Amino acid sequence: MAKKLPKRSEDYSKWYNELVVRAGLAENSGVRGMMVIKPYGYAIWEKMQAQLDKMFKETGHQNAYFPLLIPMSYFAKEAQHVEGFAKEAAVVTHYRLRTTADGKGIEVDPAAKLEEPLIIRPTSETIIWDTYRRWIQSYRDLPVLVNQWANVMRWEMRTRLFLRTAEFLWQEGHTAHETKDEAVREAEQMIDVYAEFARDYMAMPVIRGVKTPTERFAGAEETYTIEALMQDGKALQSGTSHFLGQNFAKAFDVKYLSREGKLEYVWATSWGVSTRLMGALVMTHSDDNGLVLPPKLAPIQVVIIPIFRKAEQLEQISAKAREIMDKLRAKGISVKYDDSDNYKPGWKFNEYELKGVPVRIAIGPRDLENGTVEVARRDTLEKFVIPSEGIDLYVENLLDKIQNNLYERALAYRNEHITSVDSFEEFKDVLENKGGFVLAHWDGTAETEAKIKELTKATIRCIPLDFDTSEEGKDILTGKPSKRRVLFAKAY
RNA sequence: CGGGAUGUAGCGCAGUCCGGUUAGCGCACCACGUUAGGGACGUGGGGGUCGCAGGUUCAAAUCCUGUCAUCCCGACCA
Repeated sequence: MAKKLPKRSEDYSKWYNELVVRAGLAENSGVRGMMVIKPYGYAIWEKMQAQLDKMFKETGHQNAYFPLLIPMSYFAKEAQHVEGFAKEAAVVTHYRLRTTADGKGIEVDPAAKLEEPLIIRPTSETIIWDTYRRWIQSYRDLPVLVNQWANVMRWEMRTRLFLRTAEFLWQEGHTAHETKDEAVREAEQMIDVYAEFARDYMAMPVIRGVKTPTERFAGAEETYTIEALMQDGKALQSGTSHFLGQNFAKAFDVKYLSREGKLEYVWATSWGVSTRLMGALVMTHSDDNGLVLPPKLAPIQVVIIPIFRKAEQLEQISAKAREIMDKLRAKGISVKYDDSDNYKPGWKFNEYELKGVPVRIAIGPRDLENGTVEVARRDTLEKFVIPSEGIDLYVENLLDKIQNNLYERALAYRNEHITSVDSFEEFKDVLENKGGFVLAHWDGTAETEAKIKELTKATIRCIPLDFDTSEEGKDILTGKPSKRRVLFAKAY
């Protein structure tokens, strides 16, 4: 008798943690805040990677790989950048161990101290710009449109599976351009790519916007973000794209000979999404029975479960199942047939629901007699008895329906949780009792932003780009004039 | 970095206060049998340096000292 998941409505964190572990996505490794991504979780990440990679290439980018370790001095070159990452840097200081005097253990060999410590990359801007200096001589070398898939490390004090781990997987795009306009367009293009990916593949609605100066990436002149809303009413920053101006070009002396024959600094962008998207996926769609995966990212889209008593029955059912599998696979649908006999059908039903498989087909003796199968959809938990004749078309169509339904459902929830408020009382009330995004007037100062954060734990997620929020108003805290509403929320 | 907990079988825990046969339970695992349309049951079985190192004692999972690690709550962050 396996235990049920905790109820989502009772303790969202506990539900999330247990779901991630039990569905086979990931677990804590027992080493600091390091996470093990398990095969099933990694399979989902690989599907995300494949689609994102395709979209990057369609927008003209190429992949490359840069070193894991970065000399400490590189970080010192861009002042804001150091400040942003210094507090969470893992540092390599030695390159050798030796056995202890008593011969029982090992210790760091003090003789093997590095002259300059190396930093395990928290992000790769510095080493990449140091490299780009050598790559870029003239306007003919531009633009440089490179992405890398990598791991990075940020020594976070407190971690949560996928949402904040000390080491995480991500992609980071780093581009160099001739003009400011071109770089800004690139940063905007990539946030659009992320928004499109979230909508069309993750079935996750997001709000595009720009960050306030305090929430900006360390070293950026503008940070574009996509903000998603989780089921517990908290926001999750799901992807960012930065216009870096000429900050890194100047710090790393990356100049090119322009069309006019003058030496100019290049304009830069960087953009990234991480395994945090896995957490976003879980917290957008899942329910008390477990994970709910959008068909486009599900490693297994359809599972077939035989129901049988005797071996002869299993043979007949398996023949039928194979026929259906062949038809589904011919349509590019990934199918698993689970004819294992160590678990009963009821156990399997629960197990594949926990894993979020979008469609389940059950075939039993009754179905063989009637020429039918039982089809269950994960998103609504509805079951239908369907003639097995046109099952491939039915399932193909159903997968699309589920994909759309998940998006529509998440969108409806998200839209219900955007609230406009005009007073601080109302602001606090919505944050505490309803949750979600709050559109409110802000006087534009960092002081007010900090004060509101201190009082309510809510931060300005972004100044939205997807809808017009400009109107005259008064700051909810200070009463000072404001020209537009901004988007607040408590965030992960 | 401040506060609080916990380390006992693969996982989850009891036992520790008040020291005493062979360290126990649930799940998982193995074998056999019965079962199978929403998390089956029976019988038998395997698996432990009680985090680590010292100390007290006739006797330590239990008491003492030290140490290491992990988790939770804060501040910080994709």
